[in-house]
Amino acid sequence: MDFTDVSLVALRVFQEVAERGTLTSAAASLGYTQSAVSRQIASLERAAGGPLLERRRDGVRLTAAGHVLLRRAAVVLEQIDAAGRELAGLPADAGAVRLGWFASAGGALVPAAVAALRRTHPGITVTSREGSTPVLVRALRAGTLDLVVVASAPPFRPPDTGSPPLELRTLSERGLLLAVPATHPLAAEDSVDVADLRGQRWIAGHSGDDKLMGVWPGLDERQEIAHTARDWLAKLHLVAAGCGLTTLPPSLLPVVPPGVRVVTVRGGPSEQRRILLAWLPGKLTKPATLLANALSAVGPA
Amino acid sequence: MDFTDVSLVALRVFQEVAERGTLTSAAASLGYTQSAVSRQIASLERAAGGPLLERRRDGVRLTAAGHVLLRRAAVVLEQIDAAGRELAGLPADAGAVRLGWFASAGGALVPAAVAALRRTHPGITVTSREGSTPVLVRALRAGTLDLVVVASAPPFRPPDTGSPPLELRTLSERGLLLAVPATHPLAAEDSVDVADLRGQRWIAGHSGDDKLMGVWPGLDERQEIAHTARDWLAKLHLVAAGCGLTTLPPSLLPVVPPGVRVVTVRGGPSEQRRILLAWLPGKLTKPATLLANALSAVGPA
DNA sequence: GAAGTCCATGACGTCCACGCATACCAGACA
DNA sequence: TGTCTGGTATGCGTGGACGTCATGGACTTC
Repeated sequence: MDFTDVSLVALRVFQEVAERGTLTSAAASLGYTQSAVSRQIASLERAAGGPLLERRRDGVRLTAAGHVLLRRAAVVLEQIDAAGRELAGLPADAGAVRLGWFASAGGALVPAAVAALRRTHPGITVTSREGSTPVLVRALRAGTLDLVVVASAPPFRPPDTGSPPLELRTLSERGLLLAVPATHPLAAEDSVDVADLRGQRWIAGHSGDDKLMGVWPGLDERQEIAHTARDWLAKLHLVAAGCGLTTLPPSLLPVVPPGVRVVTVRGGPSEQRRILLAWLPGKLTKPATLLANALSAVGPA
Repeated sequence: MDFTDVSLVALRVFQEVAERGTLTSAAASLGYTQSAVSRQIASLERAAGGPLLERRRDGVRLTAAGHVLLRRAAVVLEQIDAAGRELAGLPADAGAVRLGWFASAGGALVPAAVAALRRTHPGITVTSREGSTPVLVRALRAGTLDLVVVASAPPFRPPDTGSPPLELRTLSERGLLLAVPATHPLAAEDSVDVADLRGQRWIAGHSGDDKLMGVWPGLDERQEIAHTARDWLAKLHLVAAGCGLTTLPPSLLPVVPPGVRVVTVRGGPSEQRRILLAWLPGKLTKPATLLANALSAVGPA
């Protein structure tokens, strides 16, 4: 089979696989069987004349050829969707941005920026989804998102090593904070010493690999994790209820509920956190630029 | 069926139909049955939610929706082809131009320009085909050609009324000429009077509608057509053999064979002929620009 | 009116892509 | 070492999509 008549569903499947990282989850997300996805990819690879995915233990990764195809496929599918909208009579929707953000940006940064943008440019419609950095970056490369907000910790490596390299803009860089119950002894001062953190009870997240997310970094491994919660609202109210401590990205400062005291930690290595804006070079539409500026404006606040 | 999973072959069929102007000839060109093409289009129209083609006596014409789709489809198919080349290891071929030209530009103008371009920019590969103005213009709009050379006669209407309007550049504007056998009485002078052309024997072309192509325009209908020939080489040698007269576009002056004398005609309405370069706005690649300049350089010669 | 153009459509056959079930492979863990 | 749990690949049967063939309808041309 020639490459000239691959099926569009195959391309869409491929895009989803590239974004998800496994055939199985792509299948689930598309409402297909894993077997169907496997076959689609196989047929695509036959058409392409070589492997597009590198099979690994925990899923798949794109080969060089895969990256090549993904870039083209994103354009193709975008054109098809645009054609569909246009033919349906909708006005080509040139004023849409698709934003991705990591969890703690959803508390204040993203809502504030979107609200500000709606005030200054009511014509722009922003859609967004939450996700982890790798998920968001893959979505960016797959052409499913236009702009993402991700976090970065020392040593501040770029969010991926793909090609072409992502365009980055630092929204803010501030020190990591500590959330303690207002009733806790450590809440007495504006600042606590890192030595005082040993032996505390912690509220951790469990977002993927980083099992110690929420525990102050650099402490030894034997910390007591009293609770785990993915949701910031839950975590903060667990803190307020005196159930333990947790780390707090500065971006959530404006939305800390009563009963929680936020302090800085002195001593120990630098625990700066950057919030980065990332996008694909050359793919920044006008609405996306405006949204990026709105995010920059509220970022340092 | 949703529009999101139309088949690429359907798009390719649609593109070919748009370019050919009839389902039947598109089918022939693609190696399909006319019925298959008819079904493909029907299914595309079902997916699009409305007619894409306006059925007329002599074929089909694009509706507004059809134009919308054609523009998108051209991008899609180009991306797919580019992906195919890239995956096959070919170097993305950024240095290619596809040129279209009307018959009499093939005698000297196109060969000279292509040769000049090859001298100055050996990296650019030009491919080209000959065709009538409507064929070339449709191919331009279908995304099959990047640049076309067409002729235009008074009152110099644009080559089509489509949207967006084509970008045009006039390569040259000169008066129509008359080719006469060197042995003919009219060959005595550099210039003959239009009144002397009555009652001559003519060598006409039969390219499509214009049955009188080759006969000096404005004469009454009752001219004797001694021979018809599509090919310029044949026409010119028929003239050299004394078989009759024919009109000659100035662009062929450099390649007139011995035995043929070229003269101007005085009296009668203006018979200027323009040679135009046309392309789709925004679609002029760098190699295409260079070819356009090369054509401009030899155009007035 | 006969012949030619065009496009549409009913009746079929073939093939492809799906789901299901299963096989396979590697790591985690008791 | 066996078993469980992620992953991906594949044999098999079925339904639908997409071809061809043949025919029909609308219209122009001779």
